[in-house]
Amino acid sequence: MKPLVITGPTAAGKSAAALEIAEHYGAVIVAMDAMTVYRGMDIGTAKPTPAEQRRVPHRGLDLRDPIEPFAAVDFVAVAAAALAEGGPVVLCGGAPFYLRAFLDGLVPTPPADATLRAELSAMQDPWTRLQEVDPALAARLHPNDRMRIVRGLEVHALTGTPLSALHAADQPVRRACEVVWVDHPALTERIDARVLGMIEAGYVQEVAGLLEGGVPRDCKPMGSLGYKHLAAHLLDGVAVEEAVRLIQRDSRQFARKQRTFLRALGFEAGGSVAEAAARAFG
RNA sequence: GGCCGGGUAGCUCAGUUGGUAGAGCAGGGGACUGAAAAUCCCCGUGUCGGGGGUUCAACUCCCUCCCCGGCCA
Repeated sequence: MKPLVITGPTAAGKSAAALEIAEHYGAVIVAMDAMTVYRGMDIGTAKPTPAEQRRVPHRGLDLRDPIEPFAAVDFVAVAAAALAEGGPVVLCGGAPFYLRAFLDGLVPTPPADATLRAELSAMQDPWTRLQEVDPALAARLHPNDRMRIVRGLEVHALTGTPLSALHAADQPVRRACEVVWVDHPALTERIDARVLGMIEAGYVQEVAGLLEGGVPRDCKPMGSLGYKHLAAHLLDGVAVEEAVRLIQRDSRQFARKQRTFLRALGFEAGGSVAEAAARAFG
């Protein structure tokens, strides 16, 4: 028995497919998503509803408060724990980076060090510094890609070894599993409609509640697509219509990036979820 | 009907003292090894409203027609 992965761009219909197949096989669904792990962020993350969670047991939901860190490794751990339960597992979500981490593993490196990061991020030209400590990594990173540059610097500072050397020593073996890329020809329309549906369902109120409850505007999930636009509406006077327009636009761009990443991982859209499930669960 | 503005990339517009055009946004492609709904890179040929004219050369000047605004009748 192999895990079944249902992935694809946002709003393609992954969750519905996962629910149906998981129910049929008595499987557990692991949310392969960077945002549904946050408590209180339900509508905007299209988190499975309580009713859906009653239908099929889920893993990886509501694990953190918005200010707490959660990274790809943590997702891999959640997935591993679900697999260890022994039953059929469906990984469902549109986070290709998480999928890659699950499939190929991550090179063991020290976790993020907030203080160090803040320090490194403040440098005027971190790329030049990276050239000194890890020229190989600097060579493949654009000088403007500060996040990765800072990560490289951080790993070097913490371990004394260049990140690129750790990567070079890594020989990933892809984990055996069935992957289905669910997509939809009219994705744009689906995205637009879904955003409108979220607004009707109380998206604005959800964000207002989080903000009033003390969730800082600059924490990671609050800076994500949708939440940041609604925060701008609530706090900066941006019109709702404009915020909605931006959420729809950014969702389209996000979907495009998801597809690009999935392609880079070697997958292609299409394929039958039912057949993949049959292969995975025998 | 008259006068004044406009009609240039999917959208908003810039522009060439005449040498066949370029920005933003949208859109597309790519990268991605503990922030990933994040971060970063790359991609702009279009009857310059139609038709005439002047010119070696017109998107640019002239005439005319059409369309969209505004003002006046």
